[in-house]
Amino acid sequence: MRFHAAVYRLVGRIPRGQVATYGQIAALLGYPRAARAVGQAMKHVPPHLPWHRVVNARGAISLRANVGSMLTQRVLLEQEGVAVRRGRIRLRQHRWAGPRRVGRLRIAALGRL
DNA sequence: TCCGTGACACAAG
DNA sequence: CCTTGTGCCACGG
Repeated sequence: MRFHAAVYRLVGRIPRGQVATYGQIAALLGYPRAARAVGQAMKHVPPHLPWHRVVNARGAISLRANVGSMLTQRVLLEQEGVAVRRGRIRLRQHRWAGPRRVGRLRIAALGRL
C-alpha cells in the first residue's frame, strides 16, 4: 500500500477531541523518521478526513500555503474541545495513544510518545 | 535514476 | 524562549 494512503487511513482513525503529530503518524506506520513525508501527504489529504487533528511536535498548527486553512484548523479543534493556548495544544492532554494495531502489526511501544 | 522539495523533528547554542 | 543546522524520506518531475 502506498505511503500516502496509509497515512490517510490512520488520520481517519484519530478520535474526536484528540490529536496526533506528524512524527507520531510516521512512527505508527513504521517509518519513525518520515515525519516530513507525512506533511507531504497531508498537503493532499482528502477533505472528508479529520485532517485538523494532525499537528506538529510542539502541538502547534504548522505553516502552509494558505493562512485560511490554519485558521480553520484551529476553529475545528476548538469546536471539539481541544483548546489552543498561546498557539499550541497541550499534547499531554490531547495526544492520541494510537490504534492498537496498524494493518496486521501490533504496536508494541513507540518510545516517548 | 537522480534530484529538489517540504503542513517535520531534534539537538545544540 | 528562539534560531540554526542536520538528518530524514516519500514523491514527482
